Amino acid sequence: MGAVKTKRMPRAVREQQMLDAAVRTFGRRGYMAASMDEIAELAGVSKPLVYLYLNSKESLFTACIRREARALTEAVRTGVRPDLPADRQLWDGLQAFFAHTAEHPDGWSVLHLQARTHGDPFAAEVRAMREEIVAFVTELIVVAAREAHSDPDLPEREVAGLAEALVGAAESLAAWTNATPGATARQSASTLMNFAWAGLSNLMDGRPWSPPVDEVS
Amino acid sequence: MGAVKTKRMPRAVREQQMLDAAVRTFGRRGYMAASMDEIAELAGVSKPLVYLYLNSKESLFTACIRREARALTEAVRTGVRPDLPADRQLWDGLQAFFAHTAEHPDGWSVLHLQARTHGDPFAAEVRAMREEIVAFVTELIVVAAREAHSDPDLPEREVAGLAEALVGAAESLAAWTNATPGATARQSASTLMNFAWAGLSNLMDGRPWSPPVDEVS
Amino acid sequence: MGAVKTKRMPRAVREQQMLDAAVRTFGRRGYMAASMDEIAELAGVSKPLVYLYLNSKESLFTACIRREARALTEAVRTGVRPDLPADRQLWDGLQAFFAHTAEHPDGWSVLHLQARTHGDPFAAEVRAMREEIVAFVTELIVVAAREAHSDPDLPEREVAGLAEALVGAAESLAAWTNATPGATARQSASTLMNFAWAGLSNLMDGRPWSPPVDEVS
Amino acid sequence: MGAVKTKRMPRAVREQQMLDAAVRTFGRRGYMAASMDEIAELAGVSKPLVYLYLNSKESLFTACIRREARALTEAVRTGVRPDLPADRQLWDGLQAFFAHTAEHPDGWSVLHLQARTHGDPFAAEVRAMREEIVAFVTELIVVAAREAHSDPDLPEREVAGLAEALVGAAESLAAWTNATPGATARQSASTLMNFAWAGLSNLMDGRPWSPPVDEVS
DNA sequence: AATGAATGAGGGTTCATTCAT
DNA sequence: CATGAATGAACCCTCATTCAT
Repeated sequence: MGAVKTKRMPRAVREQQMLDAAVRTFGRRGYMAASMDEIAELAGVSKPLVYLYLNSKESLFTACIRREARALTEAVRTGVRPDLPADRQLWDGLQAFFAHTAEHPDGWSVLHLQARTHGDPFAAEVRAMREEIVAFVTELIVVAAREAHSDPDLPEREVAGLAEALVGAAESLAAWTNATPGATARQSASTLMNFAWAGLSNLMDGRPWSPPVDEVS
Repeated sequence: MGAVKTKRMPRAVREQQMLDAAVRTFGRRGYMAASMDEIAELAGVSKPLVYLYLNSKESLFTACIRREARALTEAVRTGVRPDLPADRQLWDGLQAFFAHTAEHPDGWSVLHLQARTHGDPFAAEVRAMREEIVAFVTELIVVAAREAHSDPDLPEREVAGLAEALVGAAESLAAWTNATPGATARQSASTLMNFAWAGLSNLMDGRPWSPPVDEVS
Repeated sequence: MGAVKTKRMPRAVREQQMLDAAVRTFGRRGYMAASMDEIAELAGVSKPLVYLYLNSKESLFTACIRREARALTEAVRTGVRPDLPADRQLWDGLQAFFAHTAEHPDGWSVLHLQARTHGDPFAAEVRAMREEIVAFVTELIVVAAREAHSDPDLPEREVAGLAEALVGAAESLAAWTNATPGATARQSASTLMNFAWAGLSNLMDGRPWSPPVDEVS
Repeated sequence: MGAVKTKRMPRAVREQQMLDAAVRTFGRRGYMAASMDEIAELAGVSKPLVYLYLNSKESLFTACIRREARALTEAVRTGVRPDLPADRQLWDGLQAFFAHTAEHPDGWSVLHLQARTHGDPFAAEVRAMREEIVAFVTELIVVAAREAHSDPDLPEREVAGLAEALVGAAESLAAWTNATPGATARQSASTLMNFAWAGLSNLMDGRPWSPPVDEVS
């Protein structure tokens, strides 16, 4: 188990191996329960090397958070085409989000569970990423409202709350999707679009939101 | 700071003081980072007494989880009148939920953040509570659909996903409410009802869900 | 398990109950591993009462040693009639010894194992008892030599060593007797008499020591 | 006091230092009363290093037992030449035994006192060594009987008891030798040979066992 | 570029012992 | 006569971190 012990690798590669090991360990054990010993062993290097490259446990954890946060936002950003209509953008973004979290459960655990349970150096890092996503969703809602010639009165605080709720629902569904056998990223995205876009009353009246037909990938 | 150091209290009282201190400490520091020393000091007792009454860190944490879970479900149950229509029940339940989590942020942290971050003795405890709540919400959705003479069927798995999303959104909004100055339990409940019940499309068409007028308190 | 919880007993009785519990616990767990909690519970009293009557763990252990030492020497003394010939006295004494240790394994463990493994307050106590027994055996050897019109030259130090060896063999056989199913006190006494009195060379020449026929009990 | 504080030693050396310190501490204080702190200090290292190399108190104690048991049996084995007559082998073995135990009193305490006082991981270890020795002595008695054209049979159980008694006597004399000023290994061996081989009756008749004349050292 | 050797500090747990009633 | 309530001190063990090579 752990990376094959190859000697003399360039620094960048070694660092990635260490981060891989760290994300996996932090994701499964939690920040405090993860030991530098275990991470070093899993990475196939000696502990001093980990310190040489990544300075401290705190700094290593921060590096993990940053790498995983960037990977997640990038995945979502890549999944969305800003020239399409708002609901389509949301739909694509959600699919990308669910797909990425399903493929990187340890990274998702680091971001969603572990980083938030400890004080501010870490929580702040995740908050930043989250705010970026919430801002994106907020903008989507505003644009959608404009496109729909909506009455002008979704007050700002209300929109913020809506975005927050939507993101929270997504996060929760991500965990649920990973834990429920047979639940797929696409299904979860669909459920959430129905919930968010159409709302329960529409759903119950038989007017669900329907996914666009001309998908790309 | 900490409880006033009063000597010779009956066991039941001391136990509550200890649980108070433990919930606060676990909620803020996390399970692993919290030290029994700190908890004992905050409770105003010596460490051996904590062990005498609560046996171990694990068992103490479990006791915290159980107490807080019971308090939360009780608060929600008390807020809801089962003879009222489904949307009114949901509205009342959400208000109770947001109010309780706002008043007990440490307890909420224990349940929502800390207990889930660590292995199965603890996570299972919370899962049980959460499943109870999800079941309640699921039932509400089913009843609402029936009341609305809905097209026969929201398929079962879909309903489960919706309930999951709604609960997740609520959990997320609870944190947001606590963290956002000026956000109140009532507002958050309102936002979430709009989001869940009416959906974004209705909202944007100027058809929000509107809270019932004949409130009690 | 443990003594029946009867209230208000005279001090002497309570003390014996405590010593019983202590001997059993010390004998099985060892001095350090035995906890005052366990002893008090087994005695059916509260811990402060144990301290009130017996002052401290050390003093309690000492009391155990003394009581068991006295019981053992008394048992041996009672088994021996000083007017009989030396070999008969030894034979009777050994039988009494093996019988007593077999009937009080915890007490024997306290004396033979536990008390010796810890520093001098305790070891000294046992040493005193042991020296009494060794002196008795030494005297027996001297008397026997005189009765046999022996050459006068068993030097004193030699006799001391012989007595020591005999007592050591007996102690060792006591443990062996308790641990070996089917081994009885009488057999062990017989084996040891053969060994000590006749010696291996006599045994091998078919001249064992033979037990007296006219036993009392 | 304690080893000179030399830094950076190879692991094998440090391990021996630790075992030395542990044997000394366990031998004098007993298993439970010995603290890892004391052992580490006596070894001239920090506690974590002891744990790094020897894993736990239990495992450290076991390592001590094994090392001392091996050293003792090796010493006896080395002292005996299997081509010599049985009584000579016994004589040589006893001398080696008394010499070794006198030179390693702490090791002997670990084996004879401490290890037996605590439960089965440890006691079993010593039992194994002891059984090896008892088997050796048993064989010696059987061979001696054959050499002496003994009446056909000392029954098997009887021989077992005799060997047990002889070994027990030796163990007991070992302690006595260490504790009695002026008692030497050679004298104790001689006393025990007389006792065991000739028996008291022969001794008292002036027919002691006499040590062989052509000794090596 | 990499590591074997080593430690200060702290955490969970238990125990003998004592008040105050 | 008897005890529920409480603690100071110590012990085993682990961890993040560094030095010398």
